[in-house]
Amino acid sequence: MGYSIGQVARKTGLSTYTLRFYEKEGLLPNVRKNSAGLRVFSDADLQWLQMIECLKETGMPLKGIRQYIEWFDAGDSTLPQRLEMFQKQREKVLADIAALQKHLAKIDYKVNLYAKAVRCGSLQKVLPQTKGQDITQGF
Amino acid sequence: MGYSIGQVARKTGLSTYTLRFYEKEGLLPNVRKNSAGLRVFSDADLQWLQMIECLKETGMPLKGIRQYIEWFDAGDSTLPQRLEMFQKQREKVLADIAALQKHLAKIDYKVNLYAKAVRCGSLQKVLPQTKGQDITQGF
DNA sequence: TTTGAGATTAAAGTTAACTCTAAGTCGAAT
DNA sequence: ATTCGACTTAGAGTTAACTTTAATCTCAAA
Repeated sequence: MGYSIGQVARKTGLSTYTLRFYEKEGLLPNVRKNSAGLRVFSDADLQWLQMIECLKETGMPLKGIRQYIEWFDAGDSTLPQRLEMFQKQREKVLADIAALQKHLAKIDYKVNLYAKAVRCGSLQKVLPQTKGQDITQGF
Repeated sequence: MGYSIGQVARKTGLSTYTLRFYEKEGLLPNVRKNSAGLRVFSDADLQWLQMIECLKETGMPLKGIRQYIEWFDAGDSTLPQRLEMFQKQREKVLADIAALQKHLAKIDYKVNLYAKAVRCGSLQKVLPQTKGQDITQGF
């Protein structure tokens, strides 16, 4: 129950640079140091890192994550703010998933188009044709 | 069939700065200019912008998008590269959606936890307790 | 015909999130 | 005793993707 910065880097996939940077930015406020001044990460620090990863990968900027940590440190008086933050993040993730699914449909279409085009050696030949003006995306 | 940069900005939500920047970066190679040197965007340019948006919002860097456009300009000899690009992007989007869904579960948990905590005015009181050591994330 | 919104360019500035460098410290192993 | 790898700090450098500035030009409307 006590990890060096290098061990945490290996565990999390973050670089030691990044871990120090996060601490400097207020994302890991309570990392202990031993008598020699070396950081000693606790299991609680690792759990914070997991939460940080979750928020970061769902698009929250480091500033927002830092705000959450400040609210946490401020105690129960900031429970409503934290609830609202997670509710908003939830809405954002739902919207992002929906957007990705829309984009996926477009990409799927292109995969099929190009698969056909590769088979017959020409993109033009596999583009759907319209009678009047050509509304087709030629790419 | 011919739009000013301001009209395109309003249509797409991109700024005129961004549109000029994209052109400079090779993302819009064939934008016409009128006799006075003003850009005149075509419907084809707008369609390219839609494709750019799709690739950008699924996490492709501008360099990658530019590569696609260069392959397009090079003609049918690059069909396999373009197919591979879309296949990889498809895999990436699928992975990103899966990751977001995992993160969403964690965020949903927090929303519920904080909803309870707000109701009873304390986070500690609503944290699930374990018998031996406490493995609970206290935040 | 003048005025004002909107266009042009090249180049500099901004922001987020790292990423690295330099100069030094510490503890274990040769 | 010294060498090695991992650590420390402050601060500088990097990258992507814009964003703004400055000085000038175009064009439609009053």
